[in-house]
Amino acid sequence: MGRSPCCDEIGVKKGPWTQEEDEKLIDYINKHGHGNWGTLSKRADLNRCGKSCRLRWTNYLRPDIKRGKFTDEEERVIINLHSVLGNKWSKIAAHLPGRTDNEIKNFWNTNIRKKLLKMGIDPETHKPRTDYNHLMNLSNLLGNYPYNPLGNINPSLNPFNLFLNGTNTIQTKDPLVLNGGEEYAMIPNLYSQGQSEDISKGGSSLESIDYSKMRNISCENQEENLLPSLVASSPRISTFKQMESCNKAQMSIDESPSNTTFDDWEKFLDDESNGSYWKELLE
DNA sequence: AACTATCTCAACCGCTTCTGT
DNA sequence: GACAGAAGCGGTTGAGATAGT
Repeated sequence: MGRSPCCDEIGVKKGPWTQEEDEKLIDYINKHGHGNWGTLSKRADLNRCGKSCRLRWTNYLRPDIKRGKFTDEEERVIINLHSVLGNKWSKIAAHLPGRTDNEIKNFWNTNIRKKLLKMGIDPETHKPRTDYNHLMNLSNLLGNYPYNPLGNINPSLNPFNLFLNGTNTIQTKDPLVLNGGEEYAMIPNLYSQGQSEDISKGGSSLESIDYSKMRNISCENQEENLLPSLVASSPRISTFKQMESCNKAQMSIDESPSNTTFDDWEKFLDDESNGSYWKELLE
């Protein structure tokens, strides 16, 4: 099957919608419903292809669309759902009332994806990136001398050490959330609008994140609701403040190299039964 | 103030899937 | 089952906004 022929029609208007066109479309749908999008454009006196009308309605004009910034909660849900569903934006959107697949996709590509990359997490697999080029880049971003990534830098700040030396601590400028006693998502809540700083800007003291303090998903919780311990149960702002009040002290490095959250997380993602459980639940 | 770089997001493109005949 | 058209979806683009120099 190819494209819908309507989009190839000569003389059909493209580009941004005018207020007048919006009003025509809203008015028509309110009176008659959308029905067939191809015929709608003609009946509503819109010189647009049906696809364009459908997109304009579903992504912008629909009355139930929620506009404005994504909340922290929505951000967490998107990350968690993406870890299970991948780039199935429409399926992710189905779990976020009022948000469109296009909006979520844009938010992911312009915001979340960058944050994950900055954290050394592959946004496609949600696993730590370990490829050499990435670590070189990360190392350079931290202000390291490009030709000696393991040398001219405080060893505790070197991303190579994170993955190669078996430490549980990730060094970053992002003020992440880590505090015993609170429940954390399977994916660490590394992100907070307006709170993170660009890692490349450098600084006198880097925050240290101890992934071993984070909590993994538990089987009991899975049965309780749709998105059980995937989502943090308490606001992260307070945690951030707590961290600040602790004078940004470095958390201790767990000496056990075999018990990182990344390990557990990877294990979780690799686990066939877990994957199929979530896919079945969400799809 | 002027210019450039970067970011955001609405809209488009083209492919796949669904549905009716 | 085969086919055609419509709908849905995900990737990409580009104009406008904003930030930085």
